[in-house]
Amino acid sequence: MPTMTAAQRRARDRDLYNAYVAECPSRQVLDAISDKWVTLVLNALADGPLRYSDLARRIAGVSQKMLTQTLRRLERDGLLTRTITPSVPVRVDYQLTGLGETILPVVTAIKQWSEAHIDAIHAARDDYDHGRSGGQ
Amino acid sequence: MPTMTAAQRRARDRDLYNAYVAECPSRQVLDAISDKWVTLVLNALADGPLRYSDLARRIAGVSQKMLTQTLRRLERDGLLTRTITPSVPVRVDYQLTGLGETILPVVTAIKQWSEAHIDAIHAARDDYDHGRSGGQ
DNA sequence: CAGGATCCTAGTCGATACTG
DNA sequence: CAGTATCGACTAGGATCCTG
Repeated sequence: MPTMTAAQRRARDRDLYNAYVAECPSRQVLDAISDKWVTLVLNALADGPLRYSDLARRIAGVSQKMLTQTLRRLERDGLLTRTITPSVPVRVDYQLTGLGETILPVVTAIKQWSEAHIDAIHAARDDYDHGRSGGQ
Repeated sequence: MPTMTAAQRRARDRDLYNAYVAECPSRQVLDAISDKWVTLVLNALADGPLRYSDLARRIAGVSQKMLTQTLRRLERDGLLTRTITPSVPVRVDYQLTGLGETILPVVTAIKQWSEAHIDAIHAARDDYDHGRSGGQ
């Protein structure tokens, strides 16, 4: 017996919807690569394998928490490998897998679209911001 | 004399870096389309223009706050247009612009890569999760 | 050198209530 | 119908300290 009306209905709809969305491969991948640091790490490793500290230096502003977290996620997704060399000071190398390399074109596609249309976006924003009428 | 050493140095480095990153077109676009609702709105409007309430119904689980926020952002970026018809109950139509339509292939590219490799990712995750040796 | 554990802040998102 | 405004829950992310 439903005390619920619109509110709970929407809540349930949302749950169902989220479940559906969570299944969607595009969403999952989008979640994966949309991360701020993921693309940066991917690009950094595009040139070849790097050590942890090299990555940290290369990406500069990243906290080690985020770097480690990002690397772990990418490793988990099979996009890169983590190789530990138990030398005196431990050495860890990260490198893209074959799968990891196949995603580079996608990132490139995004980059190309971006570079092609970013000015249009900026223009649109500019136009939108100090908007219409007679403002200056 | 500066009390700061490594800490503040890194903070400044990060600021500089963030400023640089903020300039990057790819980053900006990635930020724009990586949003949970953006792709959904984009896809919903791919079929043609829709009214606000239609969008709300179509996307189902979205709160009107998020929907409005997403629509405003996309309008600001020039990806869609907002047309107000001052009828008795106000009517507002949203529709993709030419620019908005050009980004659909990019989303499609992501979707295709996703569908092609999502099983590999799942396998990698599965492999990574109950991980190593012979454990299960 | 590489990273785990903690604490804490700032931005995100949803629910609710109200407006034109 | 199509929003705006506000509040509170949640969480991502950064700083710091500590370990193997």
